[in-house]
Amino acid sequence: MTRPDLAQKRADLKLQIREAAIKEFAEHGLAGTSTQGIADRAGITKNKLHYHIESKEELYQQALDHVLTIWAEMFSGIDLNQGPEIFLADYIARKIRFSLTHPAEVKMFTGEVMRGAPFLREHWAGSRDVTHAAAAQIQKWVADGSIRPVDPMLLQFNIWAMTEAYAVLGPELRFMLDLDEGAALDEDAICAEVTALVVRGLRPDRETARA
Amino acid sequence: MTRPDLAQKRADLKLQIREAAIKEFAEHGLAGTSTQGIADRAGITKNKLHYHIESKEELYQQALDHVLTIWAEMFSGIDLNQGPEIFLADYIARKIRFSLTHPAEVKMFTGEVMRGAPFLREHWAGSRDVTHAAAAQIQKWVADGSIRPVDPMLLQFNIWAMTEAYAVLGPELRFMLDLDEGAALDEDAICAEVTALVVRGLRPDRETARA
DNA sequence: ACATGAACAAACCAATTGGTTTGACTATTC
DNA sequence: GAATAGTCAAACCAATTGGTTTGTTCATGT
Repeated sequence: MTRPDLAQKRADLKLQIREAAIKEFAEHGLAGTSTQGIADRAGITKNKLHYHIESKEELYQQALDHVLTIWAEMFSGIDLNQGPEIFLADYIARKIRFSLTHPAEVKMFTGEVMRGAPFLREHWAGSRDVTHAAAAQIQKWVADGSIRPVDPMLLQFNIWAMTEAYAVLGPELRFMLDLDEGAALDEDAICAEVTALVVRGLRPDRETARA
Repeated sequence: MTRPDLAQKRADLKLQIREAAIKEFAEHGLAGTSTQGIADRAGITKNKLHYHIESKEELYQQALDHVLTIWAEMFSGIDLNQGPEIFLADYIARKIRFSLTHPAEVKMFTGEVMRGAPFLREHWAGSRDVTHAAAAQIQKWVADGSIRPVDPMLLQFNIWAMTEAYAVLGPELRFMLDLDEGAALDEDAICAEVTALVVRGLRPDRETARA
């Protein structure tokens, strides 16, 4: 009989709690979520939950941090120094994959933003830098004629909107497509559509020859 | 001294309550919103609120109905029998205008969808028909070569995603643009960007001449 | 003048909230 | 084998929840 390894067991429980918390927070927000609900979802008692966490707010903060962390990991190793087409296709594919594999995480994030991001603002300083760096790169592409002139911030925002919507508005899309609630969406088809829309939407007016 | 007209006063109060409710529900969802919070936001006591509504759920349902109604009104008189470019520009402009002028309404809707749309599903039967009708029209445009081949459902979904995001993710965009919380976004610029992305993203590969 | 019904405030209700205390049990350490 | 630290269930806590009851005020129709 394998020894469950105490530290491992505790880590497992923590993960279990966090997963349950993310799902509850995604559905009901911070205010609407009860610790009882999280405990139920995690399959433990409320007392046990409160023994392992400090407070509901703390758990919310931690869960949010975790979401941002794994979200960021999804983009490690992406290469900005490519042509816009390859980069955008890669970026969009990763964003969509994340939305489809981690819908609760994206929903929790979106809920936070919708409420004015009271717990998120501190984390956003870094994101803003990244976003502005990306904007600069986009400007370069505009300057060298590889894409048409665009507002680089709004372009990024539009891409976020489309890719994240496959998590946030998933129920609506599934309904329109006559799929049932848990049904998987066609990742390849979605990636193809979004990528095509963006890449073609950015083509310069006249295909000026690139060296 | 003008007579406030009793019926008018009551209608005013009802509107006041509904507006407060929409904002609260948008921020905290159904579960997370307290009737006390709605009352506070409306500037009345909780007792007074409960005198004028039947229950929190009922108020939620009514508010949701109202959102769908005024949203639908926003699209009255739109003409599908035009070329794709004109129609899409018009459609996108209306959607974005609604998101910018009614952010709380869009947020409330999005929150509902995010939770799996438990209160919305009945209303969606009609929307699905509209969506499929629009899909048919898009297919026609594809067939006559005025736009490239696309998945008509995913195209619509992507447009919803982008336009509604200007309400839902408004706080994020404002932060990235260094605007403060209440600041107005540039509607014309946004319309131009989104429309350009979509219209150009749908151009056929070779500009086959249209009669 | 008087009855009627709408509008509302004060007080109250059971249930649920996030969270704590107590005390038992269990595995590890010395 | 005793002390210790970790784990957790039962009971409990004050505060808040959605909602009701009670009684009062006030405009209106007769």
